[in-house]
Amino acid sequence: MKETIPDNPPLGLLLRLVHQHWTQAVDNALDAAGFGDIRPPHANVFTFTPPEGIQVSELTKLAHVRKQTMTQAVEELEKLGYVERRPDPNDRRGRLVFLTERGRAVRPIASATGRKVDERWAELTSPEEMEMLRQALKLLFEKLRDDQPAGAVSTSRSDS
Amino acid sequence: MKETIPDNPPLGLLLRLVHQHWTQAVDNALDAAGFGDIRPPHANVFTFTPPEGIQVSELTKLAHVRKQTMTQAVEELEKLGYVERRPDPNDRRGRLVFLTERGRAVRPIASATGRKVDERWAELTSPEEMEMLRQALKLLFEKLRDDQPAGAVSTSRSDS
DNA sequence: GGCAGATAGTAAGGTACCTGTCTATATATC
DNA sequence: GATATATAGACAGGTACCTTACTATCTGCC
Repeated sequence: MKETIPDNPPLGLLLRLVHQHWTQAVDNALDAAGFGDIRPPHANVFTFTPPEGIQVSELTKLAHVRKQTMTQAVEELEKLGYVERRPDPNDRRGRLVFLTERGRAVRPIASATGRKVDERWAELTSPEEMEMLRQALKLLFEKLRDDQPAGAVSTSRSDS
Repeated sequence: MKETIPDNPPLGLLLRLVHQHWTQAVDNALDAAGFGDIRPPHANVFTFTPPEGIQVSELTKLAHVRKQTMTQAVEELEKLGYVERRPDPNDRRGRLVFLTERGRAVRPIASATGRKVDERWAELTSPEEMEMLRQALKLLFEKLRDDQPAGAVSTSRSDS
């Protein structure tokens, strides 16, 4: 028996379930591409690290996660040999993240996983449907961002 | 400067950000109602526990979380005095969760927080927009549920 | 030149999910 | 009635986010 959801489910529930599917799909895509050691949070690093290097702080802004989260992803990728960090010549507080040769080889695959999932989902529904969904979410996010007292994002999850 | 998102952001990013807003809003609503000790995952328990009691396993199906997650929520609410557990007279493996008197008093507020957030979001955009979003997510979820080899939900998160 | 406030990164700690494994009980089948 | 399988719950452990607090350095202003 399939798991059912109520006729008028709370949005939080739907957002959580669909998001879980997304991350699972990204993870599967990475595994299928032969990169079992790259986990979803790492993908952002590949996606956003330019040839000239980038600070972790910049990466956090692009990926919309906190410093701690991004720092950990970078550290793990450093251990795995995909990136390296060097002092930022222009800012002695900072360090720049670079892709290693190995990292550059992986980059196209890692940064494409998201697009792959997008495409798969568009097949399941329709490109128009997905575009509508994306636009609706984007609009809502922008309204929320302008509405709330900004900042203050908790860690809690629920749906009721 | 407002946090910006790319023109064509990965869906995973949008899903995560909007979901974060949702849970934050639920948390705020509970605090505002004077129930700072009730955290978002608890709301499901209030929403789904009927007068005749219910097993944790049933709650997990309704809320779509794993046993461990729901068990923890129930244990916390038990410590706080909102619910109690008694042996299930019809199944010696199980225990039934009941709302205490205190729990029954809170129930309407706790289970309404989700609806409150829905309404607020409908004000920010429009009721039609929110309904469209809900339907799009629901449709997508159903397609995904029927598509995938079912089960296998990982814990990873990412957006690229 | 000196100082206030912003920013890069680190450290320590918490939450809401997830997984797999195990025991006891229930249920369905032969 | 015995046996295989499914289910309820407990236990141990992991992940991806989050928070606040701290140091070092940079930047803008007097």
